[in-house]
Amino acid sequence: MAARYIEIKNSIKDDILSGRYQVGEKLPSERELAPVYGVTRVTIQKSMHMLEQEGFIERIHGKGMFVANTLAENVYFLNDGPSDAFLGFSREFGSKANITSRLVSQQLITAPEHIIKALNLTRDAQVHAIRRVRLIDTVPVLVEDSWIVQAVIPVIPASVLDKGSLYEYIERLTHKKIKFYNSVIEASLFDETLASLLDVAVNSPMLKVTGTTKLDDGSLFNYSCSYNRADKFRVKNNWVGK
Amino acid sequence: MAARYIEIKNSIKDDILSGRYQVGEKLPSERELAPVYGVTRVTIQKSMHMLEQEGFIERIHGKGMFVANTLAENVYFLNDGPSDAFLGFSREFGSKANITSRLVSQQLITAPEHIIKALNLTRDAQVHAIRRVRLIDTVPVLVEDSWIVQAVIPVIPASVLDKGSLYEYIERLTHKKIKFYNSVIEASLFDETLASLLDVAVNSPMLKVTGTTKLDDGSLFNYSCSYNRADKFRVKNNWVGK
DNA sequence: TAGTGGTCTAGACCACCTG
DNA sequence: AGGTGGTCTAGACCACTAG
Repeated sequence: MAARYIEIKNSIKDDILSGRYQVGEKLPSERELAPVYGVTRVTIQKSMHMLEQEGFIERIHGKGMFVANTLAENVYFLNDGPSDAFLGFSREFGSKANITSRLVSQQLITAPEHIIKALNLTRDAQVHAIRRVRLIDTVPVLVEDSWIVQAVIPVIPASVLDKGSLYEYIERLTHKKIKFYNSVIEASLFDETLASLLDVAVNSPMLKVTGTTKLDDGSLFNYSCSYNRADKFRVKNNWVGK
Repeated sequence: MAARYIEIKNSIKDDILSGRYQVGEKLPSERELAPVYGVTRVTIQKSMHMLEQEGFIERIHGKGMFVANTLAENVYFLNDGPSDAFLGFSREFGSKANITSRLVSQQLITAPEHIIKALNLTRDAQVHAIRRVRLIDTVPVLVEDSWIVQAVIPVIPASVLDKGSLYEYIERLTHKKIKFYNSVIEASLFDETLASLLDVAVNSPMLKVTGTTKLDDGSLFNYSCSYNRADKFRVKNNWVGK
């Protein structure tokens, strides 16, 4: 049972995506929307601020709220999609494109130095080291490396890695929500290994996203690094001034 | 006069940056902080949610709020810094490094097709086309192209472009706040022209940020594109799950 | 002046975590 | 059980925009 303001946000987002509100159209005011949904203005405001941050509407003080003109191109936005956060590839794009995975390698290893540091592990901690290729409509678009702490997730079936969502598996297994994807975005180039996995030229541009994931009890359990084809992926920003 | 929750956010951020709160330390609870600042819990919550999104603290339901371990490296974060938004280079980094600018070119031209489209201009609109190189401690790190609508900003003194902050000039001139920097991040490669301006190798990796800027009355007035050395810049993300 | 979003209060109940 | 953050109410005043 999601919070009311999430439900309202999604309801209005659907109204926008389905065209019931046209681009540029003025939305009803907060004071009009509140009684429609049976909540107070503060709750409506929380919904609308989220919609603004997600880029669907624009709020202008003294004028009102307006449907933003959302750009539609032939690229994918890493932080777009139906969910409320950036929590993994399958979950983001599963609904709008035909996503498949190919498991490249899976090993249980002693955590390497940079993983120990990133996840605050002890020196002999064991981690699942996983490399997968993700494809959209049979076209390989990114490589994702994951290092998952074995103490938290004992086993990971290959079937999950080969087509399912790793994050959904983990949430089902632990009965906890995945909470953080505190990540860093940078640009780099594809080396020989990665380029061959994606069938692109060596030294072609890459959008690299690294980050850690926690369960909602605060336990760090995953460090991941995704190597995305720069011609396929962008990141949308909605840093709102003020 | 900033809003109270902004003041409180900055006050606590200062406490973190100055080390009065140690990394990992538990912060006072919302119910403790509220009377300290003479506000209600809702106001404290707004401050703390901002601090969370900016990556300074972590909130854990039922446990408390904790100072996040902020990574310090030899790179700059495009969305780091003291301000509340990503509103231009000078403003972000001016306080922590020696920033200079070099004006490469400035012309008043008829808006090219992609600018007309991005800014919803009429076909014969005039724009200032500006290219600047930015340097940190005399090292060139990025090229920024700006297209600014002449109807909104009639003249732009070369002195502003050569060392001042263009955005501050515009806010002073218009007596309005700059409101949106709705941007898109992608990876690309430096071509000959840009590489020579930054003294890097052709085809070295680039973090490209494009976006538009509005005044707070909603008027689009600027399209900009910055070409950032990938070895110098990252973008921090704080997509918080839930 | 009327309507809009922006901020804030005082209080309530819920969900979660720890002892 | 007691403390924490998460959500929500009902109402107020302010700042901004428009006719």
